[in-house]
Amino acid sequence: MQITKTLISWYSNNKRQLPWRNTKDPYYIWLSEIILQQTQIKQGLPYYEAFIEQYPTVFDLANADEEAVLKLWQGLGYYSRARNLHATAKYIASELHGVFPNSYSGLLKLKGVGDYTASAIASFCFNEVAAVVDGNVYRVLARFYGIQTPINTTDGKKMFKALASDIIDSKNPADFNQAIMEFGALQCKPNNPNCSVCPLKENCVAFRENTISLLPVKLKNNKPKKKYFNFLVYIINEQQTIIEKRHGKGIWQNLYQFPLLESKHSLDEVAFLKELQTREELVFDDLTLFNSVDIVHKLSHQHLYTKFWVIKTSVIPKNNKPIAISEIETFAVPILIKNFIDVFNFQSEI
DNA sequence: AATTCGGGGCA
DNA sequence: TGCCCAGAATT
Repeated sequence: MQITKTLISWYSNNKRQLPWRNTKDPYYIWLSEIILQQTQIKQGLPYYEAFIEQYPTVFDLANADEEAVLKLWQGLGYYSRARNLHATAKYIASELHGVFPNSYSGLLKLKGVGDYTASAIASFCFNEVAAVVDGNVYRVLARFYGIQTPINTTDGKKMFKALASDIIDSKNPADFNQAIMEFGALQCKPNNPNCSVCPLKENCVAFRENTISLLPVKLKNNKPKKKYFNFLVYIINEQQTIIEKRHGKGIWQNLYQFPLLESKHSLDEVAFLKELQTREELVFDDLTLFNSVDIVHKLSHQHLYTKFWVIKTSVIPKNNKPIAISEIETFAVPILIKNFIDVFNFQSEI
């Protein structure tokens, strides 16, 4: 297949030097692939460096506390990746004596490892002929073959997986998989791909039909829902505060936050106090709204309109265990909370 | 088959 | 704003 050879040739001349390209150790490849799920290399790279520094082997990761893993993951998002990463490390260390499965089907059984990641590890580490299909691959194939089937449908996923499996270099699956993804990231980019110097333009359907900007086709997702968060930032006796661990379903599972009062709309001070009193009997000395304008934290499926209420008191709220304010940065928190802590200077307030 | 999970970067 | 990113798990 011409596209196969062209991609591999292009890759040999254009590939970036990345740390996980200097190893075939499944631990490092797995770690990099989990970090890079739905994450650009520029964003994930410092986290990869931090993880291999902190946890050089799968046993080190397995022996860590989940809290420490989440703390190191803080800011990267999709925190189920971190929880599954840790759970899988423990499984590999204790049940498999530190040895990763060496096949696509074996890897696929691991928590947090789906079709893409199993294919990536199997090909990169064990030369298994398993085609990766990530966002880059969808784009390159949709354009080159002029495919209009939406990529986020069952039919689309099957079609692109079959197509990638069809053109993969069975003699060199590792380089081919790297090549088609790197080509999508650097050459066949989402915006302003440089088609004028593209080695595939002679046979690219989208280039010939001038539909590059229309491909790949993707069904639109729903608009994010608005939520209204009121965080209770206690300052107890000028030295302690309250944080709580998020349990159950939903975002930020197992991360910490200030006690949260969610409302149906943005609250002024009167309305906030009313809501607060229905929630608990509270004695406080001073109440201050940190941000008069809602901080809007935008996630894929929800927009969080957020207020931070600073409550100075000498009474510990019921059913809460205070922590020292000086210890607050040791906990894993959502970036929304971290940004507040960084800007809000506790020391100047007490 | 749809929805839910984060956060950053870009036009 | 809306879309994208080396996707996976849950509903």
